[in-house]
Amino acid sequence: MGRGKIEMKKIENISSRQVTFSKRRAGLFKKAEELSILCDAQVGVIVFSSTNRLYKFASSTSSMKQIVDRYNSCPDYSDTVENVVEPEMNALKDEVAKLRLVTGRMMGKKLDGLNFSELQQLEHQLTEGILSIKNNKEQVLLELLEKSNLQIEELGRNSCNHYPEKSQAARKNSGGSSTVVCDYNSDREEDSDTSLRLG
Amino acid sequence: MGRGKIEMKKIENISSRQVTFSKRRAGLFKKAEELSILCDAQVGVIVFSSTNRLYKFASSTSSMKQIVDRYNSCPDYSDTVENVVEPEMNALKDEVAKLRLVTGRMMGKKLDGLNFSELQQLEHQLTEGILSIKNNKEQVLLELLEKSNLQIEELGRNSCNHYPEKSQAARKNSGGSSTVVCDYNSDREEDSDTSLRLG
DNA sequence: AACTATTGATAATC
DNA sequence: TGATTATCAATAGTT
Repeated sequence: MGRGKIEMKKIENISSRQVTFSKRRAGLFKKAEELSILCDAQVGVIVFSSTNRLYKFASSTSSMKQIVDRYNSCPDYSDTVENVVEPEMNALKDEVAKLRLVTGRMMGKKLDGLNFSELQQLEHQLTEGILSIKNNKEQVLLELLEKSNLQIEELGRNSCNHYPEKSQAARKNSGGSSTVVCDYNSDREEDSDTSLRLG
Repeated sequence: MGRGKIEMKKIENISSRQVTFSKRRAGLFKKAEELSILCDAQVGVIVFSSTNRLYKFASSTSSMKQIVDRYNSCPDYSDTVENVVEPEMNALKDEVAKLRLVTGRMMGKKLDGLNFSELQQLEHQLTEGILSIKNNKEQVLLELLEKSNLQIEELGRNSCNHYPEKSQAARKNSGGSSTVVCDYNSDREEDSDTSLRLG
């Protein structure tokens, strides 16, 4: 309301901020008084300016001290832990919903409403993901192969050993190693799925 | 601002008062938030409805507790004794001015601006006052006369008395009695003047 | 709760 | 500052 509408953000020009502060403070106090009169309410307004000056309004029948005392004597559930935490909760819920949508899409669901470009982008993203996963698998396999080869080399040296218990244990480890590779592969597939799910 | 303007007094219809309370409370809180954002101010609003329910607003960066604490830690000169007494002072000053005008008029001054009817009324009032005063004077005189006559009667009986000291004392009182009448008269004139001055 | 005809608040200007 | 005025925003009454 004025010659033009203004953005709802801090007014950077100091003098015009001060002018607006004076006007709007007066307006706020007037509205507070009207509310108290029309609706028989007890109203208190406390304002600290950006220059740390105090301005206050208390509806005519009471002093600010009385209002603050009454406020303090009131159980104010809105400052309670649950309520302080609520915005955080809501933010988390929003994020969960968003992530569910993203993961759903990455699993080929909830694709309605996406245009060609968006689908192309999603496909590209997944393709890149798969490529990266394959590279990782390759890298891991190479490392496992190297370890296996080292073990084999060691076993080869140990075949001259005269302690069978130890060689048996080494053999068992070696055998386990190939199992690990299989397990690893299946694990990675699951991880791949997981990474697809969580994006 | 609405379909028509409304009187600035308590809305008697309960349901429309509640509706207005909700609307205006929301409006007040919005204004408070805008002030805090635009002017970088810390704003707190406390509202107790006529049904004793608490509603409050605190600008986003602070809780009401913080604002109230800051308010309490501020020297608030406007709740000081002088300021609480000020309205009373002003009311008294106003009354003094009004009474000075009235008494001045009753003493025949400050009559400018009074129309014929008002002057007539003033004159009538004063005439009635004088009449009442004269009646009172008459009544008092009658009572004094009666007392004097009783004293004279007593003195007549005491003229046979053989104790000169007592008779002397009685004579002195009797002589004083006539003086009292004179004193009384002058006192009453002063009272009459006073009653004219104070209306 | 919505909807508007109005009034009221105020941003820009002087 | 303070006053003015063109606009926008709040809201009183209505549905």
